[in-house]
Formats: sequence, structure tokens, C-alpha cells
Amino acid sequence: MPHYFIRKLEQFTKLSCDDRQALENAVCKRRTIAKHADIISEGDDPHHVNLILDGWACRYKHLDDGRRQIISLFVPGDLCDSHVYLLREMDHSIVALTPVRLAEISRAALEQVANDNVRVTKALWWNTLVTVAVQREWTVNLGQRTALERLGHLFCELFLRLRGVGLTDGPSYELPLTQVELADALGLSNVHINRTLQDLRRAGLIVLKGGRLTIPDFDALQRASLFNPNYLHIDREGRHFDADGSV
Amino acid sequence: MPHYFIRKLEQFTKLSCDDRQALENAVCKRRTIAKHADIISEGDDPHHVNLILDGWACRYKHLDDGRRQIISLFVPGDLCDSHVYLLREMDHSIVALTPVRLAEISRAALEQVANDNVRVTKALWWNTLVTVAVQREWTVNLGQRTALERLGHLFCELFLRLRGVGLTDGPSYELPLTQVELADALGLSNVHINRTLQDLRRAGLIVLKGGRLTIPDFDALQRASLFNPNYLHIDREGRHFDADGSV
DNA sequence: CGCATTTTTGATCAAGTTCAATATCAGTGG
DNA sequence: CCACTGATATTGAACTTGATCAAAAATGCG
Repeated sequence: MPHYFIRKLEQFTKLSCDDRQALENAVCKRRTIAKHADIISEGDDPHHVNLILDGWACRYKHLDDGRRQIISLFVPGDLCDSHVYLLREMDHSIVALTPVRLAEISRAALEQVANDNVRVTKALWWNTLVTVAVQREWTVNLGQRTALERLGHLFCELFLRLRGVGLTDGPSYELPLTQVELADALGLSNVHINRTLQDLRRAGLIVLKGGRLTIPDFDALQRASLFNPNYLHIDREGRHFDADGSV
Repeated sequence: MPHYFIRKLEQFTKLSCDDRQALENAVCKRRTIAKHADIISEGDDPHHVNLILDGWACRYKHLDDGRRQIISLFVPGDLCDSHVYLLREMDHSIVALTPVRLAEISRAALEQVANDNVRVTKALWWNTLVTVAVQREWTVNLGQRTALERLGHLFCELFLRLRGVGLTDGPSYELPLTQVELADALGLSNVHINRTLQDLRRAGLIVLKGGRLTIPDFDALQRASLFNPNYLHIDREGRHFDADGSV
């Protein structure tokens, strides 16, 4: 069952039992991916859409000389690429950062949902729009923010995304990323990530230990990172489409 | 008539007369925007979609302390935000960089097209997918490339995008961007943009004068910038959906 | 022509990179 | 339980890319 995904969509609008069932039915196959294995690679023909049921993954791209950029991070409940099967080949790769459980959603199933269920279609569009908004915000992050702001901004974003699917525990969450991975995501060197993490710790803005991040004062971190959550559109913006309780 | 837009979509799949007509009909209002005027601003309620008929525009976002990032560039034929009306408010602004003529497409019209015309719907999805792919590539650009590579990469991208809608003239095109705007788009200072442009000129990779950019040797610029056009998906990837000539 | 915008140049400075070494940690097998 | 291994994190020192500040030159346009 795509538990986290449904939770994610319900940040936009409340789904009915039928809606959820439609999503369940769309899943045609489940897979388990080992840590560091590619889920799909640049050049592959994308014939279905991947939904992360559990674990973390990321999009990345290598330049010809080996430099790597992590383009986006996927956490449980994230849909990798709605409608990507319209394209002939992948222009980037997706790799598992931890062991990943995923669901494959076939093109046919997705198109059927689009035809049959207006509310789910809207929720999927919302999901797409937010994904793109996050990508835009990463552009701002890389273009304008300092190292400290970039890290803080990412930590704020991940906090809200994970809280949206119930994966935070009070002020903290599991963060299974290495410093090299953070560096590749933020366009910085791993050495500088290390030093900047120490700055954040020294300032009391984060506690990071044993793969768990704690944000003692979210407001403070938000201010230090110039973080504005508006791009996540998580305040039930589609509540006027809510299913009534009865269905 | 949304001339450039149709040309753009036909990079994916050939449209029939009916398809074109459906797009024409979707346009409900035309507007002219003065240079430097906002087309839509952060916080606005987005009730329709904007299509750039003529002129250049960009998305941007200001940080609280005034830093500005240009998030994407729009050229003639670009659709600003498919389905954006599902969101409650804009998380960024769009401003005209030159005088802009645009068409407003209402939500109702767009939904009608989606219901009535499968080929156009596919083409619009392709357009959305490419827009997102460009955004991802900008992430890579800002995260990994040097100043010279960033500029070269942008010039290559713009060349292919403009050629796709017929706005190149041999190896050159009109580039109405100031150095400050290039700086804001590439996350660099205007001073450094100036010096890097000189480097590119000195290397014979570009000629830039009077608002016109010429790329004497595209391959060379492409190599110098580590540019790979695969993310633009412009080789008629949807040709199996082509309308036959008869309709 | 005159004014505002844009481009160019010079000099100094800072953020972040690179390279290389060391320390720590998690897991594995004995 | 401990030693071993590979991955990850940390530190130091030298270096480089690009930023900042400030002024001058060029350009465009009414």
C-alpha cells in the first residue's frame, strides 16, 4: 500500500476511500533496490513511473569529467516522474541512497486514473507542481545562498517534507545522507560541508549525530537560512476539492 | 495566433489543423506588458496560464535581504505555468525583460483541451516535462559548472530553444539580456560575468555585440561548456503520435 | 546634446576548494 | 569480544575562483 504517498497527497486535498483504492490499484509491481543501485539510468527508456514506498533516493547527473550533481532528493511517498514515459530516454539517473522499496506504476494505470478520477488527477497535478517548485527553490539555493544558508535551507525543507508524511519525531528526523552526498546536492566540497556543519552545531541551530538530525529551534534555523516554506504549498491548498466524509 | 508555441510543440509531434485550432481557441485574452513590469507577482492568486507570444521574460525570486535569483528564462512560445491555478498563490514572480506580448489561457479552456484532444494533451505534457528538465539542468549548471561553463551552457541552451521556434539566424540570435541579468540567472556577480564574457570572446567561442550573440563553432562552445542537449528532448520524440497529413 | 543605463577596469578581499593526512565509526569474521 | 577493513568524518595549510567596492568609459535614447 502506498501509505506515505496518500498521506502526501492529502496535504493538498482529502481523498475518499475510492480515491485511495484507485491509487492502490495503479501499483502494478513492487521492487526492492539495494543501497547504491540505480533505479533507472540516464539513457534508459522510461516505460513506467516509480513511487518511493520506503527509503531515500536521488536524481543525479554526471558531467563528462566526473563532477556529480545531486539534482533532487526523494523521500518516502515521493513520485519520481509523472508522465516521464512520454520521453524517449532518461536525461538523468536515479539511485538508491538507502535500501529502497518502490512501486512501479504503469502508464496504462496512470492514464486510467487520469480518466476516471478528477480529484486524484488534481492531487497528482498538485504533486507535480510542488516537485517543480522544489526544483526552482534548489536553483535559488545554489545560485544565491551561502554554504551555511544552503545547508540550513535543505534541513528546513526536509523537515517539512518528512513531517508531511509523518516521518519526523518532534523536532528531529532520520537523515541518512553522508557529507559527500550533502556536498553533491548543495554544490559544495565535502570538506566545506564538514566545516559548515560544525558552524551550525556551534550556533546551536542543529544537532546531528548518528544519522539523526534535530532542529532545536526551527524559527531560528529558518531565519538563518532565509527559508520561506511557501513553495511547498502544504496548507491544504486544495481543501475545496475535499472528499466529504461519507464516501 | 500562438505561432511560436505551435512550432515549439511540433518539435515533439506533428499537430493536425484541428489540434492547432484547439490551441487557438484556448486563448481567451491578449495583453501587452511593458519592459520591467511584473506579469505576475509572488503572492498573487494565479487564475490563468500565461503564454509568451513575443518578447523575453523570466521567473525570479528575491531573498529577504535583496539578493535576486533569476530561476528561468522565457522566450517566445514558452508557456509559463501549466495548471498553476491549482495552487493558492504564486511562490515566485515573472517579469518582462523586454516588451512582451502574451496570451492568457483560462483554466476552463485548458481543461477542455485536456478532455477533448489527446494529441495536444500529450504535447502539453511533453512541454511540461521539458520545462522541468531545463530547471534540473540549471541546478546542475549552478551546482557544478565554472563561470565560463555556465555562460557557455546557457548560450548553447538558448540557441537550441530559439532555433526550435525559428528565432535563430544561422549561428546567431538576438540576446536582449544585460550583464546584470545574466549574473542573476547564473549566480555570479556582474563584474565576473563581464570578465568571463571577455574570456569567451578571446577564445573565439562567441561574438556578442549590440544585443546579438553569434556562436561561430557550436561544437567548440558545447565542448567548452560540457553541454549535452539530451535534456531538451527536441528530436521529435513523440513522432509516433504525429497527425497524419490528411486531417 | 544630456542623462541614465550598461559595460569595463583596477585593486583588494573572502568564501570555498584542493590536497593530504589523521581520526572515527560500522560492520565482518575469527 | 576483538582485530581488521573500508567508508566516513575531521583537521590543517596553501591556493583559486569569484565577490566587493569604486571609478571610468561607452552606449543608447529622448
